[in-house]
Amino acid sequence: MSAEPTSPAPVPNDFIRDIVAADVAAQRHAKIVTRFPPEPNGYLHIGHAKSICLNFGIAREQGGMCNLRFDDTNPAKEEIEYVDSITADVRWLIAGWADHCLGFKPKGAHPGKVTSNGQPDYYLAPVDPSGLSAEPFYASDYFDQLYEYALELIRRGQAYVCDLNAEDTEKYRGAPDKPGQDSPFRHRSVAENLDLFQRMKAGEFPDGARSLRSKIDMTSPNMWLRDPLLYRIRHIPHYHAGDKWCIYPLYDYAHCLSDYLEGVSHSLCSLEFVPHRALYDWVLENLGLPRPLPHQYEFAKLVPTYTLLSKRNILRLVQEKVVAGWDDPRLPTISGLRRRGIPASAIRKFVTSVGVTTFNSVTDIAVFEHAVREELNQSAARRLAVLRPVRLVLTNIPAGEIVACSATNNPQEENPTTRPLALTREVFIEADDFAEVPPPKYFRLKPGGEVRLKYACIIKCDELVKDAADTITEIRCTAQLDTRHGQPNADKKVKGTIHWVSATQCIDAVVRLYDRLFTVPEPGAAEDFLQVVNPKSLEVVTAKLESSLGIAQPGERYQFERLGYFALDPKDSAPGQPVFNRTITLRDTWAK
RNA sequence: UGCCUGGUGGUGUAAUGGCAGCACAGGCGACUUUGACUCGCCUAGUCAUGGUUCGAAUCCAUGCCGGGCAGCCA
Repeated sequence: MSAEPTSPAPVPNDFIRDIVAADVAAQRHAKIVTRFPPEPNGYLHIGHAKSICLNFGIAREQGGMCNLRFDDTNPAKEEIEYVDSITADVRWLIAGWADHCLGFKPKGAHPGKVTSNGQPDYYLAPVDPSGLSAEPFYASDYFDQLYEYALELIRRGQAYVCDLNAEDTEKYRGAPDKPGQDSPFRHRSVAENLDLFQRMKAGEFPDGARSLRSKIDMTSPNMWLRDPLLYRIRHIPHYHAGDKWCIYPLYDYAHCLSDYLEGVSHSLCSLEFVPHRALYDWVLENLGLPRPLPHQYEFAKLVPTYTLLSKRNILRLVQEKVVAGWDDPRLPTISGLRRRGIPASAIRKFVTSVGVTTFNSVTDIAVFEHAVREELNQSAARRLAVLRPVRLVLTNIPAGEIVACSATNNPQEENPTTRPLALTREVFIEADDFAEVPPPKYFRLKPGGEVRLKYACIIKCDELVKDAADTITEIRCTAQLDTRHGQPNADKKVKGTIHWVSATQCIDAVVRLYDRLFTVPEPGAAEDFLQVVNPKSLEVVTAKLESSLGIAQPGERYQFERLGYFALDPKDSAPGQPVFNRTITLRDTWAK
């Protein structure tokens, strides 16, 4: 290894970063501020990770901030449980990478009244997220300001209270290829609109009886400009705002203003919001706001093969008990991936490698798997474990004798350390590593054949012991102890090297072998995705592990040599009863 | 038969009028006390047709194909 310093990770380049760079060069904003705005109505998944890495990535590259903001304007769907899981997932995903860019606000703070360019204004700046007195941003903390802005829109003649019910509103809206018609309530006076809207807020009307609408253009070819609703009446309490409100703003109205209140410069979202951009700009521009306005830019969602991403579909998998919960290691949720042992760095590497474009793409899950293996190969400590044990007796080693061996912990390290390993008369080897009738080019153990026990010595297969059912119960071999490391015949070559575990110096563990949840690349395209669930997505075995694994801790990653990467399950493991999850197999060109 | 948006190897992505490159996947080989890692080589692409230009993936036109848009969801 050369002594030159490791080159810094290449800064990704994409069309959004180009725009940000141009805005920085033109000094259009005092500071670059992005935001990650989940609705707390479900768990985060790998698709969100793309947005998180883009938003936080831009913030850290530009010395800016990325606010975590809960887009919680629909009290019917949101819960505090999701706030907690999302916050934890975001923190985990950016830990050690962009912690310093995480924008939180002072606990309980609401946008303060300030003066910008000589005009009254509202602003809420991010603070250090590490203190106890900091919390994520909530759109629901802006309900007061949003209400004030709505009154202003009414005063400006740009919004009106509409008495049409949902069904009639839809009829008046027309269709994509058919212009809509003006609501009969479109021309109410400012005074009447003000009065009605205040009474909506006061709770005088039942759910759905009236709404506040923007006054734009019912004949616009863009459906989202046909007087979209700004507020609806919902007599239900809000998990964060309490029972103060019975009118709640809609996304298009609340989002752009939330961005503005926080001083967001670049508001990044997915492609389905392209038609909404005109509305985003309309609200901001028609309010005559004094500070530089945020702008919305859209990019394509991440769609990996062999996975299902929508909250609705994941929820169904949970409810139908196809998986054990939102954090089931087979799920693409952040909490599932974490539990499976995937490092956050691998997720970041993956989403960065797929790029950011406006092309509706499908990403081969193999790209993800490659990123995971690359990270784990670098960092995971190697250990020996046998998943499907077969007893092997080394007839020339006396019972009770221990042949001391030494194993490398991680060959990828510059100065690899070692650990002691005990070779004994009886060991376990992998059932797959012995074949009584070997296929062509089989490198492993066969009758009369030789193979190396990794970190120990070469052995020769002398005889097989079978039971009445003709099943092999024991393989009897001779150990060539002079082929151990440091011994005269250490350099002797054999074609195969297999892993093993001493039968007396080992521990038992439950090992869960996970595989893809679906059998087809695009389960979402199937008539019913439950029909294409992989029946072998989980296999549970009782394995034999080298005894040093007895002190494994959650969060540590191991490579079980020749098998794959494994991590202790943080939920189901108990003292003395470890449960390991297989994060991913090693690449296996022989199996193909 | 409306509007918006997109189309580069199998997949993803770069080239911003000037040598079509990279990654993943696939194939072959070298190395190997992990059939891993690493290394080398190979396969394979600009949706189509015209036009502008010394020169087009890039600009223009037409066509073809895909995605999105009619929640008081986000």
